[in-house]
Amino acid sequence: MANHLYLVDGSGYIFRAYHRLPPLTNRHGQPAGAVYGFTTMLWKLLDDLGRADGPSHLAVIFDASSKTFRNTMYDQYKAHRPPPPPDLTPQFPVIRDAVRAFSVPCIEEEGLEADDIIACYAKAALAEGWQVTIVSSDKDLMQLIEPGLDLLDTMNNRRIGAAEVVEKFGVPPEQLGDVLALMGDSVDNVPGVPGVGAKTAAQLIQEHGNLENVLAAADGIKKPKLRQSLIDHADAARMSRELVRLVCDRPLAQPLDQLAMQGVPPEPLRAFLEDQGFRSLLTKLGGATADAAPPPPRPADEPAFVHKDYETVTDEAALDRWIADAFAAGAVAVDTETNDLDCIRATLVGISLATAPGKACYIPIAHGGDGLLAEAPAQLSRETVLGKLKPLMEDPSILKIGQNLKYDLIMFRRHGVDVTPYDDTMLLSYDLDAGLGAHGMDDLAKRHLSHACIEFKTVCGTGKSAITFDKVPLDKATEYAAEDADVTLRLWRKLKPRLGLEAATRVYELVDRPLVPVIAEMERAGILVDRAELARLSAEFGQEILRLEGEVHEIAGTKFAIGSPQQLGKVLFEGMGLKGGKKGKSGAWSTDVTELERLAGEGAEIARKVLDWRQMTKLKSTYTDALQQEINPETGRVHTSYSLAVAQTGRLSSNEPNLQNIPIRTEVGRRIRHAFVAGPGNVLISADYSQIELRLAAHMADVPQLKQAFAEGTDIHSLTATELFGEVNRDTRGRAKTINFAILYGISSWGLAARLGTDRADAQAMIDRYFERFPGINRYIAETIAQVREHGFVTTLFGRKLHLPAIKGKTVGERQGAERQAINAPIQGTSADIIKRAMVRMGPNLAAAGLGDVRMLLQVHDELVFELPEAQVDAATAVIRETMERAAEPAIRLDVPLGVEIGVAANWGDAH
DNA sequence: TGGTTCACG
DNA sequence: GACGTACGTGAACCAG
Repeated sequence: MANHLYLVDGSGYIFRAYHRLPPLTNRHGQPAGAVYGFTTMLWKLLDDLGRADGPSHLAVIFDASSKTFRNTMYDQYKAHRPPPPPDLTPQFPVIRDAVRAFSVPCIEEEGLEADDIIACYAKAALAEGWQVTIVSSDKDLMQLIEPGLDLLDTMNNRRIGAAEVVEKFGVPPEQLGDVLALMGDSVDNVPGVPGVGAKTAAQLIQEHGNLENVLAAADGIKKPKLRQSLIDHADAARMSRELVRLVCDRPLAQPLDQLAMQGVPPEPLRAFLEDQGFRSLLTKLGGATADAAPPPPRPADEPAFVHKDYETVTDEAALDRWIADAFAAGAVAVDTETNDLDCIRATLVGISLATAPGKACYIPIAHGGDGLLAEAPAQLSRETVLGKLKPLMEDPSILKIGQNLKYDLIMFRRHGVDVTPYDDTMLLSYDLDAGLGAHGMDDLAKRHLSHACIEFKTVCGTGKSAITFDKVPLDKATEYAAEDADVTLRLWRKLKPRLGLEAATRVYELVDRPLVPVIAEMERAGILVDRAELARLSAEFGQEILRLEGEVHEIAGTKFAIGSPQQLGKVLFEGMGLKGGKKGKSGAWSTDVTELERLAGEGAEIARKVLDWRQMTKLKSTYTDALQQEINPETGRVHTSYSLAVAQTGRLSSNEPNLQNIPIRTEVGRRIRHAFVAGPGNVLISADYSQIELRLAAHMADVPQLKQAFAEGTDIHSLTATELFGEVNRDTRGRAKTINFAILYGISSWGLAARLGTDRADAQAMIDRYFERFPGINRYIAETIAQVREHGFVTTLFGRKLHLPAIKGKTVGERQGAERQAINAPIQGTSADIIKRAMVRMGPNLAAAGLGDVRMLLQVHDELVFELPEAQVDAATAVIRETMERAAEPAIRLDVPLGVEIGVAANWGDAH
């Protein structure tokens, strides 16, 4: 096998590691985010040792100093580069230590840039007939690409060869230097030719072959501006050509042979990791103390899925054997089967375990006959099974692995079993791959194991003929249930090792994983709803709907289904001849609020009545009727279910019923909130973050005026109105508010115009003015879009990732949509991270204050709702406020305070 | 099942 | 100069 030399552009990588990780500190309190990022990157590369295209030789190259021969050539070279951030500088020497800790050569040379050193080693290796891979995405280094040499961009694991260069720059690598010379580089202050960008440069070089030919042919160029620029700046272009040319003929400081890799000895790596306190990496190294579980081995030849191997456990000896297996393995995948998706109402039917790939069992507990012919099969009792499993589930040295473990946690908790410690494959996937697909078990099995799980419906059927799981015969039940545990275990082995390498550990360990039992308890608690009050509202709304229906039919002169947008459109725009606006995809008239509001404004009485009718039917069917159905007969309360891995940005979502969209904006709707009440002797506390997303935008985009306004507590929309319009009144403040929100969502002049009711030019002028007054916002947007284009994902302040593959989509619309998501996701996602951190700390903080009776019931994105004995209101309010206001600390120090508004009342409506 | 509408942050 | 037109959700209802 030919030698394969990997040359890592250390300097380039330091900056990427620095920018993609939050400002972590090591156990000495020194900044270490870049060190950590760098270490994980190197680890990942070394993991590929021994693979066919993995490294046989490897070195990391750094810049020695900022002065090189290029400064002698041109004193302005890199002159405008800002100094590195102050918390990065002290990490430079530590990163060199990290490289040495891996027993990997670390090369730098006075007077040469890392790029030049890389070029020298690359050429020397190619001359020996070696393969070369340069780990970097620096465009200057792309000049070196030739057969046998490629670039590797580890951020997206993309290899860059000649084809990719042609795709990106329009010319092959050997002509890239000429293109770069014409373009110039504002970051390095390479002048280039003014007015010539990537497109023009590529075109010129394609046409004339090289820079000298372009300059020679300048006189004959048609476009007058371009011609003159080329003539005027010919010398600058020639100098730029020399600046971008890489030096590749210097003698090597270390002969190539010395770069050979022979694996990584555990020392001194362990000492380094321990010194830095990188616990997850220590765990990976093996034999560490941080985690209970052994590090998952690299999946080698895992057995294929063979269902007949799964065991049905129906006697105590077999169960004991499986439990012993789990103790020996140190980690066990667990899945519970029930007769209902609602885990508050459900009965436990069976439990499956997996201790190794392909090695899984199903323990039936409550399988009955089919209700007709078959008798209940012989099986262990629930008490026996749970009694034997409890020590395993609660053993601190055995890791329990689940897929959507929240469900199983609630099932076990209801039977007096606490599951700990645990991992959740759904959350692992969510924190690694958000934006790349769904995180359900079937999705994950397809994506990672190329395996199609047995579908639930093939076991239990669908629709009216569906049966519950306790009616499924044991052989079929075992195949299905044991497979779930098997798949879960295999997924964990794939996903868990990626956590540290892809910088997802912090979000997973500090935010999402510890949140699971917190949410489980909230769901179990539920909230009390006044059924009689809802029934009264239903009756009242029903009357109102009938009245409005009659009036609408009368005005229209015909009876029709008001709820059918199609019929309504025909009646309004064809029957009554009103002026219709837009049509939807299906060619039907649009009858949405904006259209009906427009008609009402033009004096169409029927439009107002249809709007009222819509509001009433919405409130009745979605809320007052439906909520009564959702009251659990056992507890008398409503138990929503929170999805932890659905929202792209890191938010929770609530379903069955959705308690995150209970009306509040209109007075009628608000009455529904009054039906959410505290139990006897208790009150509800509602605590919500005030303007959290705007505060985060002020911090992340670094806008001095906004930060000051939040610090001083001045009204933020008035401040914006002053900046934009020079005066504050109801009109300007309202417009400023709209613009402030538009910014958070990724603005377009068209959209803003539609919302402000002005024309596009007017809206554009306002946007320009906003950017002029708050240049930080403009910069944030530009940097965010650049980041997502380069790396394919964006991150929150806490490092949560959202992948946006649509940024490379086919249509402009698709790409712009991804840009807007990219602008919004870091802000919305950071807000989600913050409230999740508050929720994780809330229980311990309340308990420490002796407030164990305070129960957290609901989360509505920026609001938490609690129920507590009235006597504890003052003490609880203080703890809740403190916990929420300090939730970002110590990981992130925000430049703005987080404001929390708190209300107390007997019902949710009045607690605001 | 997809489209439309509308409740929330 | 064309593109499509504010971010993130869940639920009800209609129509095919």
